[in-house]
Amino acid sequence: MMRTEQDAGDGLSKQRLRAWLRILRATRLIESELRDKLRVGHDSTLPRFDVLATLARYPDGLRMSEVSSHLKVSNGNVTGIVERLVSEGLSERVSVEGDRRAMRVRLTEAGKTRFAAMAAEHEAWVDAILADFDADELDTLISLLSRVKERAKP
Amino acid sequence: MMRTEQDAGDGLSKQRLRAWLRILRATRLIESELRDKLRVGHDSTLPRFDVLATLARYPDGLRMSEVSSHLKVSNGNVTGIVERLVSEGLSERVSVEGDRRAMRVRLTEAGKTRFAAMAAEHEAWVDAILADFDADELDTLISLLSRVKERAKP
DNA sequence: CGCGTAAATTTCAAGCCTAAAGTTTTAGGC
DNA sequence: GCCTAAAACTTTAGGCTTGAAATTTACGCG
Repeated sequence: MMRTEQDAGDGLSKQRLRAWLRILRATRLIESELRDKLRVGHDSTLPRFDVLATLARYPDGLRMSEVSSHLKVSNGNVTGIVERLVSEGLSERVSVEGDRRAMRVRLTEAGKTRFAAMAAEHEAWVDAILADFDADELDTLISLLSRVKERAKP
Repeated sequence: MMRTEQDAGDGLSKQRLRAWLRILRATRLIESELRDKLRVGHDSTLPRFDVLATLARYPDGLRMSEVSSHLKVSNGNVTGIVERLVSEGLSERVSVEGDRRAMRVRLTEAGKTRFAAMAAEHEAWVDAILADFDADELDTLISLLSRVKERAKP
């Protein structure tokens, strides 16, 4: 019986590669659209939005390191983004009682207001981009992608 | 009858948002691992690898603008990356006969050799990261994600 | 107490990335 | 043959991102 590409031992490996490239492409497309809309509609950026969204979920604020671990980005990165948010008046740093190394970041009132406006539109944009996916398909997608886990470093 | 979150009109919208966040998280995880391995094992980066991979598929080379449209990144971006690849001796620019505006980029022999080594490992890394997905699941993932399309700008 | 180590963050250098503006060359219309 | 518009790139300014080094503070242990 003939051995097709599909059932060949490394056909699966190639297919995993294709899957990864698809994931990557979907991300690029969606990010690019969201970035455009944030820039045009709110004079803002995706990284700033991501940080605002994280802070919005924690009214008491978060430590710098908590923000970076939530977003899976580096520490130094968050420093810069928060700096810009502070200079825009959207977030503020407060020192942590009892640990003078740490900083807690939280939204200002202006930040909450601004984020609320952005978030509503953001949800609508994503809704439109993924409009032709129904609930079942979304479930499938979510449960499959949830199985992509962080791997321990050797 | 009670209206649950799932069938509520905006439950679907929230679910699309969750799906997008999952896609994003999966991408970040995979990119982060691949970046690490490329840096440690080949002293290179993901963007460079992406460009090399694109060039590798076209023995005669590609125009700058073709590279950027393949990778869905901006024109100016490619200029910089190719510049570094050229300075590393992995790619070269040749002028296009009959159009003095255009440039064709292609791999050098060193570039081909270097890429071949990277590509084999890269495929193995991705294979390992997505190891617990079988062919059916990968098919599902690929076909779902393929439906995320570029949307016309207003 | 004093010392070494770990933790929280910032700083730094290098690279990636985009949008917008600028350069050079080509192509089409009159 | 010009003139204008478009095309192919590059340049630039600003921001994002990382990994590594530096700083400051906390903590455990002898």
